[in-house]
Amino acid sequence: MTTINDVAKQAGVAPITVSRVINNSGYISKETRCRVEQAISALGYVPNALARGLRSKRTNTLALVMTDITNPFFTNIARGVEDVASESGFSVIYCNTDESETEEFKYAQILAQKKVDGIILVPACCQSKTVEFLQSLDIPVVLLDRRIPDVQIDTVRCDSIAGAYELVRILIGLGHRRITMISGQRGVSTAEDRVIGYHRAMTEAGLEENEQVYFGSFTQDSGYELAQKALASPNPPTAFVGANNFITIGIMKALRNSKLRVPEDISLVGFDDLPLPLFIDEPFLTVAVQPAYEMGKKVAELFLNRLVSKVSEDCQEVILPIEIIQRKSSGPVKI
Amino acid sequence: MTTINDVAKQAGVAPITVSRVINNSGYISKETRCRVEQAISALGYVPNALARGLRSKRTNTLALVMTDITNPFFTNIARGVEDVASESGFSVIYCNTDESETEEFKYAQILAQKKVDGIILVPACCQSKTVEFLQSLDIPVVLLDRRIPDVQIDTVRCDSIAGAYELVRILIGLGHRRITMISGQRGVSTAEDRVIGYHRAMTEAGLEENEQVYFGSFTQDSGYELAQKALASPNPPTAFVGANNFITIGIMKALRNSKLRVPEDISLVGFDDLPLPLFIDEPFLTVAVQPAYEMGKKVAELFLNRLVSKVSEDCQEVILPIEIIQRKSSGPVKI
DNA sequence: TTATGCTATGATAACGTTACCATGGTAACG
DNA sequence: CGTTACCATGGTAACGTTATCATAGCATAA
Repeated sequence: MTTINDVAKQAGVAPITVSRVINNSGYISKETRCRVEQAISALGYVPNALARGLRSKRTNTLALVMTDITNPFFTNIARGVEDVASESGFSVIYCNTDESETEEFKYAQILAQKKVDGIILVPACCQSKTVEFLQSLDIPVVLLDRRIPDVQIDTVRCDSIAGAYELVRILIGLGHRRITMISGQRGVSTAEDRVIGYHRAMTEAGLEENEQVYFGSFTQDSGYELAQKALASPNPPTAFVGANNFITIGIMKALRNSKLRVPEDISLVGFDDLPLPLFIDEPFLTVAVQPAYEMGKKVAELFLNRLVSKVSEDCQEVILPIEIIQRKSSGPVKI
Repeated sequence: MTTINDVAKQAGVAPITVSRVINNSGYISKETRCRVEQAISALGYVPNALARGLRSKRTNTLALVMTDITNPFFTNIARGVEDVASESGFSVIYCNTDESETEEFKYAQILAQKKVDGIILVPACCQSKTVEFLQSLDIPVVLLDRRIPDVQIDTVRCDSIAGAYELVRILIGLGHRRITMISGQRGVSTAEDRVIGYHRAMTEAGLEENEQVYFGSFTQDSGYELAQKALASPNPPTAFVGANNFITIGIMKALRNSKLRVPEDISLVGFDDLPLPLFIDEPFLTVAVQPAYEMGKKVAELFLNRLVSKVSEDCQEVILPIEIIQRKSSGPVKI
């Protein structure tokens, strides 16, 4: 394998000079740079990132730890992160925890070993074990999409409470009274907050007694099952709110199963858009859309600024706006 | 930061002994191991993977370079790869090339620098530049999903020709004569092979004259546009074949646009399933399904075996079976 | 008894790079 | 003409780990 020494010999300079050329640091005369560059391409030299990182204590690598890599919401975030990071010469490692705290901690350990420069974390639960572990090792972490209580940490997310509130307001405005909320895992801030927003809207309209909330997980299957349960309850809802895109699809499945037409027989709204044309008359779902790509960009920018400037100002909580898109899936209540 | 030396001091042993404990190598007495383990957890020691890799020339890391991380087909593959790899103590780095040869080469360089132990590559095109670059650096590579001509290299893929042939046979069996194939990028083996399979079935049935083939890219937009074009042609088809899931969705969109009902007015079949309930009557599409998860597992197994045994036997080409699932989207031709 | 093999541990050096400090030349300034 | 500042380059050591070789005790075999 060719090393920096081989290149140095070939170019008739010291290894450190080659290093300067590669890193664009220090002073280098034009001719020397040229000779070195020729030697590099002649020998097909590829710098060893392990040695570089070991010595310099920087790897130019970020990690993005997310809970579900199959959800377009997160892959869009990933795109945003990557675009910003690669512009600054950082590469990104993607990790998928499948909403498991254990997996999350396993990745934290691996990433700590690999000495990534920082970690963007979508926490799988509300516990701070992972964050504390990383912070104890002085590895910068920022949270994305979800809060964790009682931890000093930068966070980029959307206002789930407001988003859910708006969605439910729309339904109430259409005359719905029995509205069922199907949410994600208990303890996950987005799942909890969206229920809070729901609760707020219901209370405000004097509908506390009609509240029906299910916690499950952010998956199609969970949404399906809980919707089935809700439909089988003594006083079934006239409208559903899904706490994310997969749950909403699960609900949709359940509605079809029961031969309920949307929006004629029942209304359905949810969080997060899907890039696929799901139904005959697309676009169809009334949704609260989080700006996933921008979230990714924003969190990467914030993070890289922190890494570069090293100023440890107070923690920031960046809250991006949610857009409500009203489409056909929400209609007036059936009398 | 705590190093192996700190641990060694704390435990009253030599650093190399700590190394043996961590790596489960060599001989260690029970008491020593115990003392070392206590020291490790007391100090919160995390091994430095950079130093390890630098010295040992192994990073226990694979890279999976794919062309579209937003496609469930590839994320399922990723799951398979990850499951097998992590069982063997390997971690996986995911890279997304967006079908761009330039991006692919950029990643190859980064991964070479990072000294990953091997790369699983879904090539963005039929050129062998990336592969040759990696092989020249002695970095093991295997191809996944797509072939590249004239290169000695392990490959795991499905028989696209046969899959497309079967799909078209179904349509012909239903009485269709004017069948349009909408494929992906020219030069990508899956795009080409699926056209070959189509061509074979058409020829066999004496329908060469009715052949209509479009090359584009494996995206929804491309599928949509080309389907529009096909529908606007003088003799529009009675059935479409989409060369992957996104193309098929794009075609579906175009059909809706033209108020064509599937399968009453026109038939639609395609490659690769989608995990989402796309239409009112799910499951709906007649498809040729590639076993994505198994492909990922298989390629990881093959690869890890190669890495461990180091035997450089002849290259293997593993071809996994495609399953044809006949559903509602293919119907008899309208008279 | 000596030889052999297994167990348990350690000393030393090396992996490939860059941080840090040093050196010398040349131009500009007062 | 001495001082200062900038430009260009290099020497040395260190980052944290493990490969390699060495040592020594002890049990078993010949």
